[in-house]
Amino acid sequence: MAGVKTKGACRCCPKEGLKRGAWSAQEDRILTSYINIHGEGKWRELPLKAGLRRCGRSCRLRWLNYLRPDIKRGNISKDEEDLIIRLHKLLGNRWSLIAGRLPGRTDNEIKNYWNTNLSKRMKGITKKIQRKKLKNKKLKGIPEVKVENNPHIIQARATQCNNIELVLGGESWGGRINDSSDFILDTDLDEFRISDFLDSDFFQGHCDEIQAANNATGGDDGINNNLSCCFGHPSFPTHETIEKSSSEAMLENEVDSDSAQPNLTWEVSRLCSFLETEKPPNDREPVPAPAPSSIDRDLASSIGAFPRNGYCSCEFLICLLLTLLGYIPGIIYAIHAI
DNA sequence: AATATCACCAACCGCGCACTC
DNA sequence: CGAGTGCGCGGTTGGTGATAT
Repeated sequence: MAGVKTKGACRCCPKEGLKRGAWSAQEDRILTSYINIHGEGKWRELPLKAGLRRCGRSCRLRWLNYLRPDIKRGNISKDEEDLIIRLHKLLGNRWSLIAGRLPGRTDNEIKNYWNTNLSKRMKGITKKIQRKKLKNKKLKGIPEVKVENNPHIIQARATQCNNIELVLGGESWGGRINDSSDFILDTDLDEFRISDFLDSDFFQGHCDEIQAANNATGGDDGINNNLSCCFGHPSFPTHETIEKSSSEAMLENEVDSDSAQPNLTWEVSRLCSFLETEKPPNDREPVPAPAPSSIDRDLASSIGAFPRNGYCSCEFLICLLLTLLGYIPGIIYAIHAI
């Protein structure tokens, strides 16, 4: 591989005469010993100081992907593979985020593993499912709706901690998402059911918390009101409504109830784009949300839509989830990266 | 045995973000 | 506020070894 590439040097290293291609054992030794003494960083000046005829970025890449002492060598285990598949469903091609959850594995390694092994396998599975769904929809004459064409959802990719405005029934709710990914990760996205969510430990745990708080204070301290207000609000469906619409939609949309997803015009995995995200792309700035009126603010406050103890309220997350899934006619109005 | 094709993966490169001046 | 710089991310390239013809 050495000396084969002929394109121009990269932006950071304009100098001619830099070595390219595969690293020799001696170069590895020089780089490792230099970093062991001086630490990582300042990659641009590293080659000069270490005496390597390499681009700084090449040194960085070699260290991060190969020479670091905490790199895990060997084949990807079955558990790791499962995790990669689940994380990829949630995060897409965000390899560094995926690698962050696999200790000792690099983004490059996971990306290569995905491209050479998993993508083909997953493509096969996806095609099979798509063929089945398309067949069912054609049978029922249901038009395909793509999320990209859904005017009610303004998609944005934001950082892990976001403020979100959710418009339901003409009222604006705000909320902050803090690392909800663990909850999402515990959900099998292919088999997601809203009833599963309502029965989930996440949801039940929150209800238990409210109950415990209620018991501890000997009655209604306002927390209980948050939940009852949320479910009692005209914009919010009751548990029964959700179950009913879910069942009806299953009957309406799908022949086979095993793969039924009522009004699910896009995949639940998209939810993760909102929760584990990056800044919105430059070409699509987030739409500024109107400042909530004082009445809206009171409502939002009473339902716990604004941050409570640093986490979004369960009610807010449910509303967001249900809106994304199309169970309730809300609009994800804007997502503001902090 | 020779050649073609495929699979793997280290390395490269362009782009964009964050930070500093 | 804009330019310059450093760095990280993700897509792509191409060398190498394995396998098929």
